Amino acid sequence: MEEKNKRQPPSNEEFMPHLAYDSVIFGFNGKQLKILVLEYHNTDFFALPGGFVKRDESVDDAVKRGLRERTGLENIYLEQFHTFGDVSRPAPDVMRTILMNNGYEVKHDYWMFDRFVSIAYYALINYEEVSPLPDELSDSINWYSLDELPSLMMDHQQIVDKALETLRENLDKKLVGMNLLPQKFTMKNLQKVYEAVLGEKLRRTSFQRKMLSKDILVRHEKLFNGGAHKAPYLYSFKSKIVKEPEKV
Amino acid sequence: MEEKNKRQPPSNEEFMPHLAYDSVIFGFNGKQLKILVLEYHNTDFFALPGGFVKRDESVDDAVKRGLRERTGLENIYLEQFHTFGDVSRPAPDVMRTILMNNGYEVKHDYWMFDRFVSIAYYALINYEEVSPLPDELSDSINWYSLDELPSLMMDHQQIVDKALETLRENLDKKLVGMNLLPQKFTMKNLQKVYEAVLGEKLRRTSFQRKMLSKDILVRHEKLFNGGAHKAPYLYSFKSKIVKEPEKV
DNA sequence: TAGTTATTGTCTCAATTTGTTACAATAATA
DNA sequence: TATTATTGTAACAAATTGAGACAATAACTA
Repeated sequence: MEEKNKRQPPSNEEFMPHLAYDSVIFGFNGKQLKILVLEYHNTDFFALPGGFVKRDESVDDAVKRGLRERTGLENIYLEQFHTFGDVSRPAPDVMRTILMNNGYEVKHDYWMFDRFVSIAYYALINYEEVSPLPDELSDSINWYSLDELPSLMMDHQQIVDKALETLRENLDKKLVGMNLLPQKFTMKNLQKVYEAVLGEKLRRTSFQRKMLSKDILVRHEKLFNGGAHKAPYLYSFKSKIVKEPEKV
Repeated sequence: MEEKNKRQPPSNEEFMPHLAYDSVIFGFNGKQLKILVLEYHNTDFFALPGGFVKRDESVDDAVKRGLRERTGLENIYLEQFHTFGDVSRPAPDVMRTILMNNGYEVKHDYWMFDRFVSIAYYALINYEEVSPLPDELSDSINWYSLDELPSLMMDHQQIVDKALETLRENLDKKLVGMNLLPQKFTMKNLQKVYEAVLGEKLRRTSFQRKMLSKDILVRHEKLFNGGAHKAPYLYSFKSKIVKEPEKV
């Protein structure tokens, strides 16, 4: 490639050393659960959107900042699920390749080559409302189905696995559907979310009865979607009573 | 007090800056759930057992090391449950008091006065097998019932609350009883553990039926404990099939 | 306009799980 | 041998969940 201007990378005066976050951003396209994966410039490295924590910023806020920059969304449902602290995590060679291929001039002992502990969060966003933006270091940021993920760098596949595991455990108690669907949705839409998260088919009648008995849904007008059949009702979540743990 | 020799505190070359752990160590005395709380020398500061992570050590291993030093136990059930990363966490004045009252000579910019993110774990240990040892900085380390905790420093009460919340959620799926009881126990012992964790009374017959139907217990000989009544069976967990997530 | 089709909402009954009560078995003691 | 407290399990009721049936109904077709 041609010579680029050598740029100065971020100084570690702004950020906490050894501390990073990674985010598993879930979206739902109506059929499948997907996550956002980015690809670094001029490398074959696929990674989760992550970043560093500023010295005067809480970890939660750092993650929110990263999500805002990449999705444009302000109010994102966020859940911290695990912190990855193995000594085998650091991959200075990977980091060096990424920075060098982005035209940065980095010293041998640059802070990003140190060991990092990563605090991992998952986010739930409305797939339709967002057009993800690649950051400065990335070529692209795209939705991938969980069963068609590219090979992810470092321990990011492990992070995805743990995120999905936690999402499944939280499915009933955290009203996951609310954050993956548009405000109004049919019972079938909601069932598809459950099926995508759990990875299994559910029985229609039992699911409907269970959801209606929970007293969390409000029924609205019918949706005439052009199908040659009875029109389904639209529902929304009886929100605002709900616990919203990690909103901006 | 009399003058002490000024000692040199640990250097930050050994440890990762800004990174700490705290542990909520649960034990069960047959009636109540208790946790270990330590008191620093010459202060009124009560705190959870915590520590720092060495540069060549995983976070898990750092926690295990701290537990080994304080309890003498090697194989401790450990579960990471949350990372606390608020900017309001750091309390340099508290840290300074602790170190100064321990006779350490510390500079104004000593690393322990920086901001710390704390990775929190809970541990389950067999109350009877352990005689906790205070560490170098502490006067004492003692068992406290959850409803009789002293006022804890910094955000440690919040950490305890979250630990208990997570323990409750994990009660059924992680075989908590196994790690809080001696190897052999009666059904009543097990029920007491459940009641202590959940903070509510359970119905004897339903509990017994539920536990026996799970296929996780092995029945042994009867326990003749001198009571003027039918002797209960002893049980142990059908272990080794069980997922053991965080053993040393 | 009446019949066709696919889907929806709800009902019913069966199967399973859980709540509750009852009761016989049994160690130690009087 | 009777008494007492507790244990293990059975029995029945209540609640929840599984599975199938069926009427209602949009849009389309004849």
